[in-house]
Amino acid sequence: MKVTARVDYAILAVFELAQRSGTARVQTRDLSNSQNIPLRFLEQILIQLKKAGLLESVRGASGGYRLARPAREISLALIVEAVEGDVTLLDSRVTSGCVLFRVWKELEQEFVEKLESITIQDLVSRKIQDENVLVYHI
Amino acid sequence: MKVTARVDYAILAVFELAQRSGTARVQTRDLSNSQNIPLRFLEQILIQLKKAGLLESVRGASGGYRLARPAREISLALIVEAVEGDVTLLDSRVTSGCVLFRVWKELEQEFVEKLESITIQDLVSRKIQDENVLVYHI
DNA sequence: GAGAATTCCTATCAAATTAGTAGAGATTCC
DNA sequence: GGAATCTCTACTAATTTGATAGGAATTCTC
Repeated sequence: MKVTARVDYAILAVFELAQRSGTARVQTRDLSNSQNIPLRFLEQILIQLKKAGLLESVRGASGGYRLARPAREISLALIVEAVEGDVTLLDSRVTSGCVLFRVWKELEQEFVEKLESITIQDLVSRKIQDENVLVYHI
Repeated sequence: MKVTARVDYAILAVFELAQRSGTARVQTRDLSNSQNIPLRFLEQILIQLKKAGLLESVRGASGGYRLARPAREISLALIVEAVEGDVTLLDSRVTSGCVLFRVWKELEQEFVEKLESITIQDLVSRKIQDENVLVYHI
């Protein structure tokens, strides 16, 4: 029941793009450096995010990525789905008739709803708030 | 982010023991048959549950396992901890200073609280309720 | 006390998943 | 045309998971 590296990296990449949403396009290499993500691994992840409609890209010299929609419309759930297919706790050992099956399904549902409620904009806002708290303390 | 077979099996085994809490002791082989769990794998899991203080056992001929406490005092969280060490979403890629770290920690906390709130007795009650619903419909 | 049945301990193994790498093609800009 | 970048496909290495195996320790029964 661990969060995979893919998911972490995907969220960090989108988060980084959101923070730079003013600027034009950000290149994979740049994202890789900023968030310490292995370059060739990140490439794959960005493609998945693009296919899911969360990012848009331009190829070629001075190409790169940017958000395909406002950060407030990108939930953690969408990112997880983009890179893992779907959010699920179950692995089909317990059958649907079983009491335990329904319990896992309910927990899964709550977890998904929580992931849907948190957006990349939320993360950005929290970071800004953190920095302000620091400043005030100086 | 999947529930492992170990966790599923552990819960099913404790659930089965709770359903038979009237009878004296249940043997591994019996549990294995009832819940369709590989025998030698189940052996290990039962030992873990015992070490966590959830089960008690007697060795030797006509030995076996039973609950070490009432089913209502055995939460899913305790079972997961017993067989997986601890309930955690994080895998230490994101550092504690990071915004994402705190978000995962919060989600984890909510998930753990949910697991703590569901007991084996709840599962047994739900099963009984299911069966009654069926009876009334006949 | 012998023997059978059972839990318990330690090691090993195979399959699956995850994390990461690599080569080369397609596209765009200059 | 050439450099830079995204994109596609394949592969590899490490880790985790799901088991299996042998035998020691304990307890009951006769």
